[in-house]
Amino acid sequence: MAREYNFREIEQKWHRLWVEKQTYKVTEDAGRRKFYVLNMFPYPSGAGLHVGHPLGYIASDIYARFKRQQGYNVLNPMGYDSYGLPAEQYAIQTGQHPEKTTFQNIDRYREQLDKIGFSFDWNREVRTCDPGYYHWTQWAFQKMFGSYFCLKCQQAKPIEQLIQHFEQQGTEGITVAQTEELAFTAEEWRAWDEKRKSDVLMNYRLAFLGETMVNWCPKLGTVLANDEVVEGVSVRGGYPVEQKKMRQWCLRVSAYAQRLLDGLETIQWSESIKETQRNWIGRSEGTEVKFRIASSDETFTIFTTRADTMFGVTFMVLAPESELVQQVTTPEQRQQVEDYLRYVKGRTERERQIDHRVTGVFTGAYAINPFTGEKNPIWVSEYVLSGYGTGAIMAVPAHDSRDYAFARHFGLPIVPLIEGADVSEESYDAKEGIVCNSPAAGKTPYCSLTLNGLTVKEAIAATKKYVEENGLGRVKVNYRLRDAIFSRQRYWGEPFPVYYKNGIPTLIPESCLPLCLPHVESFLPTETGEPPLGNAQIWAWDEQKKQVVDKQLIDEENIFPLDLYTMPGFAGSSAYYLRYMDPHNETALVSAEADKYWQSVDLYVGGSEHATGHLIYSRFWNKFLFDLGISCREEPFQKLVNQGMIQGRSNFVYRIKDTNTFVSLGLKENYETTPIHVDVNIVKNDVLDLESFKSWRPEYNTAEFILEDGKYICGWAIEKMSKSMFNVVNPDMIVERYGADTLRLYEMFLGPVEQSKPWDTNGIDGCHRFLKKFWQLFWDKDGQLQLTDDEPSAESMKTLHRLIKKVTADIETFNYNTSISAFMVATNEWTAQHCTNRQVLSQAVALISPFAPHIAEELWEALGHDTSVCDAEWPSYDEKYLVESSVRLGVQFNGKVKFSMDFPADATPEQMVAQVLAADEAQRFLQEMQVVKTIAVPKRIVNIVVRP
RNA sequence: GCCCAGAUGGUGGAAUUGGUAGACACGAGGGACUUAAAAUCCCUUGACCAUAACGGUCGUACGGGUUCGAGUCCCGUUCCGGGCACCA
Repeated sequence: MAREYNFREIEQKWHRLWVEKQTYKVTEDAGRRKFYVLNMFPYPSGAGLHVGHPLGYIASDIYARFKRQQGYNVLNPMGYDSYGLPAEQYAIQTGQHPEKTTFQNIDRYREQLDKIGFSFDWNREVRTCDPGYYHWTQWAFQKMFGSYFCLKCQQAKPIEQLIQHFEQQGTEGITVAQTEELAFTAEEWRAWDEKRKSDVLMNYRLAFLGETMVNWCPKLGTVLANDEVVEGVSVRGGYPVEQKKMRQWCLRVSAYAQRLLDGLETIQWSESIKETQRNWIGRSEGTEVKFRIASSDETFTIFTTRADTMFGVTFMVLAPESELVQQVTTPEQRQQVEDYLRYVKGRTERERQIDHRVTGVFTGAYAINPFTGEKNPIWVSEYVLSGYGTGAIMAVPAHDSRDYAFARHFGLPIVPLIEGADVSEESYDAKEGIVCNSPAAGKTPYCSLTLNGLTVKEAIAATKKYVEENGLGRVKVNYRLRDAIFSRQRYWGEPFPVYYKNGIPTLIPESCLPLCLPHVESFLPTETGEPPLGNAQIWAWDEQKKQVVDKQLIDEENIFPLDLYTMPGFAGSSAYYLRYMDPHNETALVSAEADKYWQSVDLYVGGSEHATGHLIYSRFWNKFLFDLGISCREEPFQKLVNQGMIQGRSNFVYRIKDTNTFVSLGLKENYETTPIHVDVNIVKNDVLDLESFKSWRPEYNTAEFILEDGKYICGWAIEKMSKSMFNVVNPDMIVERYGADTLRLYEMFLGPVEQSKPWDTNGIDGCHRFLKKFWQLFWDKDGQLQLTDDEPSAESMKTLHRLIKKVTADIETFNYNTSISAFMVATNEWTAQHCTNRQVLSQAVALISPFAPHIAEELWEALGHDTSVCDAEWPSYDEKYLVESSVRLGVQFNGKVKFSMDFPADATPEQMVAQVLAADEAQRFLQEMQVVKTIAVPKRIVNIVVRP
């Protein structure tokens, strides 16, 4: 009896042995080089895994196993991002408590993951909802609360240092990240009470309470961060989001804008994702210029990147939310302005984004252009945003399309400043050309500057210099990156380790962390924003006893209310890679030793949808911990690979209108039909299984079919993989039918890891067949190992070394699909060569081990090894097996291949050309031709250019 | 509007980075084995023309260019995907 490839038996056996032998347990080992591979950990959603989810895990597992075989000490951990909206929404939808659903879902995920044969070290598993884990999320928050950011040294510092500065000098001489620019003296500071001081410090802390406009989502009952809102609706659920002013915890991410930008130059991420982050950070170099309000001593500041256009300003515009609006509006215009502000307030964020209508109102006030002395009317318009720059602009309609539209609409003057710019139809926005129309030097008493004849770039530089030298303003860099709103009016998240002592937010002592999430029966969010934690009875802080107590005691001495908000999903996922280094440490997030050994993630694999969320927050968080001296590397993820999405391939049947008859794809044009999604699992190669279809749903019991060639052919389309399209393929089902090794191989064979591609189960047979063929290399007809120890044949060695070279190079570049093709070719060659050589086939097993670990273990054991194949040394190749004794070259005349010739492998181009020209076939061509030129490319081609 | 990435058979995708386009796999067609099915194996499979056999022409979204030679490099166009977007 031939020995069959019994994948079920093999895979079960090795899953058991890997657990028993702790094969994938990792410990720090100073004697070995480390390598840290990480996947973005999953949200354990209720739907379980479909075949798209493990794609990245398989890719990184292959890399991890490869590195391990190369002798690295590889950290390849896994865990669960189990706090936050997705987990909670699932709980709400199923009407169960998130505590319950989260753990159920985690178990289900684990069960599915275990079937695929990953080399995860589960001893290091982390869960963000575990108090032992969120201890350190809360701890980091407290550290941020206790820090400010020094802009001069570009570093976070303890807030005590800033307080000391205030005590001595007030705000004099500080250059720090802050919400708004405050100015006070040491005397003023010292005179303030604790509450006032606390409020002022919020202007500087890296984690602070801020009264800001937030994205409020009534349906989700919580505020959302900017990256959680797209086009005015929530990313989760697609519910409307409105702007609301609320007092919220925020993280001063913007302080790190420049470092976040600079760091991108030091890491190996795809250009597109770096570009996305650059856009999101939105650095913009410009100038702030002060304008005086006419007949007043008040001034206000605008921000512009086009300082060269100072002479083209014809009006000013304020954002409707700007406090200046109230200050400058004249009594005559007040009514109109009030009406306008009411109109703006009534517009939702979504309306504002979609509908860019030109609206605005004159305030009645004028601003004096410091360069010309001209009086420019001050308008209010919704096209100026309050949250960017200073919330006020100078309008240069000739060179800004938005100002142009506004000027046209309200009949304001347009003054062009660039030679040859025609602004009769549209503005000239390009930052190029020669500046004109600025007054000659000394022409106005206001300004000695002339820009005429300069390029735009030169003019900007000259104006900046002038502004600074004359105290008219300053050079300023603005960033679009906003501070992150850090609180959620939700239940399922980390509580803030903060209580309110006489209204002053106060940290609970570090030694009392973690502050555990209390159980509440009613965890549902409310549309009004009442936090569910308000339902917790035992939720007050006893300062004396240092513990959580019943909130009814709040009026007593030393007992204060605790914060009722929870942290957002990204809190727990921002530093989890550090925790994996030292997951059981109870005294620190990560010990200095563990951090020093593992450093940072060498290879991070995950979806590009986190570009402006997790991947920004994590970098911010790590930079902060770096400033604290906790993390030894400034960037957390050195190389990032973004796996593509696996799309679904849906199938359709075509029902003839008003009947229960279905017509095959090729004949559907003859009828009026409705396409209906049909479960892809009852379709094979687009042929419908009629019996399964009838029993799929009761209404199809009596279905009738119009077939072509006796078959029902379904239509198909590539769509998102989702339950509603019946195109979800479950990995468990594939593992059951073909085995985990086949699944792993096929997921990689589908195409490049970084590319999105549709899943089509039909192709999987090819990979399964390959594994069977590979298996059969080892066994004879009687099921005995058929290996020989003789000298391997030259051709089998050539096959082997070509394979080693190809696979080694491919793994490094994540081209797993071509590696697998190479395996298929090599296996066919060995079969044809009747290769049974132990030396050759042992190395083949070592090579295939990262891709198909179960079959590799089984064969490795059969070969007589008593160690796991995952510690088998990665084979190296020797070029000597790859050299060809002769080279067959195509010979071209005028670029067309005419014949081919064999040359010795070491022939020089000159020798080849000489030999070709001497050949009979060449002679025939050349009789009536003249050789113009000959080109020989070694090992490729000889080309001879001729003419009659 | 700006920025990034891409377009190759019926399908997923290869192509040594400027050197015989279509590797490998699926699907399809034909054949072998079998009572039959499954499994396995062999042949054909970019398009068109042609043949007993050979052979030829076209072909990597489209139009130009550089080159002895272009899927690959340059310029322009179209289409698809992604990011940013009244950001001054």
